[in-house]
Amino acid sequence: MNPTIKDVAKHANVSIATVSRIVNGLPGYSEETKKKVQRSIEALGYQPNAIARGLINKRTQTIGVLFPDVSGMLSSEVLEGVENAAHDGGFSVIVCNTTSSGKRTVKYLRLLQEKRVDGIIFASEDVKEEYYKIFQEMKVPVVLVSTASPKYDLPFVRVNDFDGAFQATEYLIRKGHKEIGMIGGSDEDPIAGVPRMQGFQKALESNGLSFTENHITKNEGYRFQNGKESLPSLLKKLPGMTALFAASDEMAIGAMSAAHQLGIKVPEELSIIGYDNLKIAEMCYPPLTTVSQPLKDMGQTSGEMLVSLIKGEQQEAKSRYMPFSIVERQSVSDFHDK
Amino acid sequence: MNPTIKDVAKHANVSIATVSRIVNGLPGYSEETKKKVQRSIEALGYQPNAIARGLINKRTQTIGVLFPDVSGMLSSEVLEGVENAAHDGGFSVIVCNTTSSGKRTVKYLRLLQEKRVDGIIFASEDVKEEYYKIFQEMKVPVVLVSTASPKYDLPFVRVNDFDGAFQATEYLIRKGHKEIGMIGGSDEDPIAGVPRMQGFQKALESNGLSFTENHITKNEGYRFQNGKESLPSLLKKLPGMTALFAASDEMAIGAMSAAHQLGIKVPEELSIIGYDNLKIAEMCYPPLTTVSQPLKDMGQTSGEMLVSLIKGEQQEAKSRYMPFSIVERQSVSDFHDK
DNA sequence: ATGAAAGCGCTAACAC
DNA sequence: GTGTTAGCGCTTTCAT
Repeated sequence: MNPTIKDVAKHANVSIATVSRIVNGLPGYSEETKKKVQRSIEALGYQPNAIARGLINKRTQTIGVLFPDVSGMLSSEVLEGVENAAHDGGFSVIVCNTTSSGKRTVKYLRLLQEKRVDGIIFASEDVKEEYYKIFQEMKVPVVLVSTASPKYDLPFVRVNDFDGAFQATEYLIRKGHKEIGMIGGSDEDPIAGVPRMQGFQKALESNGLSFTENHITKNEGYRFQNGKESLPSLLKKLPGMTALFAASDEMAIGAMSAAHQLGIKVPEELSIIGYDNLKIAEMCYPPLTTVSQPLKDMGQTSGEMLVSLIKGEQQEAKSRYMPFSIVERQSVSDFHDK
Repeated sequence: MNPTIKDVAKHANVSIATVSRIVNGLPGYSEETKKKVQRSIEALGYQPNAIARGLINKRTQTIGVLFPDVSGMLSSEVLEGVENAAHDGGFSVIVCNTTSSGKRTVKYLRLLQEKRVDGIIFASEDVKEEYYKIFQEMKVPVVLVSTASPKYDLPFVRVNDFDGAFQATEYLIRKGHKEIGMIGGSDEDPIAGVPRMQGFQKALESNGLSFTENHITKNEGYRFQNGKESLPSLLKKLPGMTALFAASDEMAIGAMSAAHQLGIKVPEELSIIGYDNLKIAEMCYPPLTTVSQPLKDMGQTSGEMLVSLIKGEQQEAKSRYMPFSIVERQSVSDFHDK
């Protein structure tokens, strides 16, 4: 067994109360006893038991983070930021991989409830009523990252997707492109799906370009395969297309891959702009021009927000729209030159 | 406050012991009281407190996982497997991002000790004496994944790197290449550095090919940039090179990127084989031929091993070498054709 | 400055 | 079949 506070007390010939005070830096003892106790702690290799502490303090110093896909490149970067902020604030983080399954999400939420985590970060998914009920039951702060909830009043940290998509599209327009297509998400997805498609449409219309159903190929997911499969169909619907906006970097790179196979040169014959700025964006060929979301920062910010909410430094956190920017690499060409 | 077992007992007019029995599925009560208690649990929305449980059982049902770089693509995939196995076994996982810093690692280890985790998974790094001492103090099972320890007797789950490198190199040789270079790691790295370089050297020598210092460019890291910067220097040392083996996929893709910039066609003029089989391997262009490590599986296996060690289903876990394979994509050409 | 003692919410003997 | 009780390791009054 590990030594307990009792053992230390005995070894130092003081009461456990005194040891507790010293360990926790509370006032109420002489310098001398402090020295003595510290020597005992050292000698026995005493480590306070966080479980016992948690039981009494009602604070576990741990938070839970839920991702639809922990191994996704987007999640990993966000996680890094969250973990960093949590650690700096004195918290540990329990990761939960929901695989976008409602059942699993609920299971995890219950688990986190039993484990008495002090707060929750919920990433990249829509907050269902079921989840929200549990949040309320748990009575712990929750912050959303890379998502938001129209229905429930929950603080979020994200990028304005409508604006991001709008600007990505305008960037293409400024480069002289007139026939622009989009590889988009789903109409069912209120987070990354709808707003990005709306931003795209609005940018076209605002610039006097026509927009039709044929300008977008929709997808259930945002993965490489989705992008790869979307290019041919988009090309069929929009034969004159000289540039495209993909709702995610993975999709953009999928489209790039399809283009290579079809013998279409990027960016000479087809310009592509992505969304996310994942690490792969600069690794692919040609390096991908894309809308950069500050993923790690978003994780960090949401982590800090949660920590400060837990510590009670603020009652209501104000949501944060994080700045995005367009990172110019080499997948978009200037159509004016042609 | 959340309702406690006491509240349930009162509400159901039974003792807390009875509630405890029912909640834990132990024998000793009539069907009738069970129904009654379950209704009370339902009515109050009672959730057992895992902290109180942990204090008494000396089991927290959580494990700690340490990664040098959580957001790395390798780590993320391993993490997914670990999390999955842990969850299936009834455990939660606390992630720790050590950033390869000894100080941070020790800090995390101490934290995990205070939190009384039931076991530890240590990934992709060398086990320093300092760490090992803490492992022993903690008296919890530890399993290594994607690494191993020559000095200490710790079970591991990994791929035989020497063999992987050997076969990757022989693959190139079978394709008719005779001037083969390598972008390697560091001599200081006993895990991924040395064995992969030795495997490379051995393959060359076993096949009657000469090996010199000039055949390898060494690196401190295994990242995209390292690979990108290594290609020019390797090319200078080995001008006739027609193929190269990179000690990681990131490096391979970095080399590919450099090749594109230098106007060297892959695989027509230069064949490249990587190591890892990350998700990006099939996303880049041309898709990367590489040595596939079953990353998610390795995580899963190490997680299962740890769980079974914790549950005491086995005393000493036997380490596992996981099978690897060469995934043929399009970055290697047959030199016989030329 | 220091100690005794009452819990935190639960499990596990041990009684009845 | 059910209840009583003694802790698990700690923090925190309240005395002294």
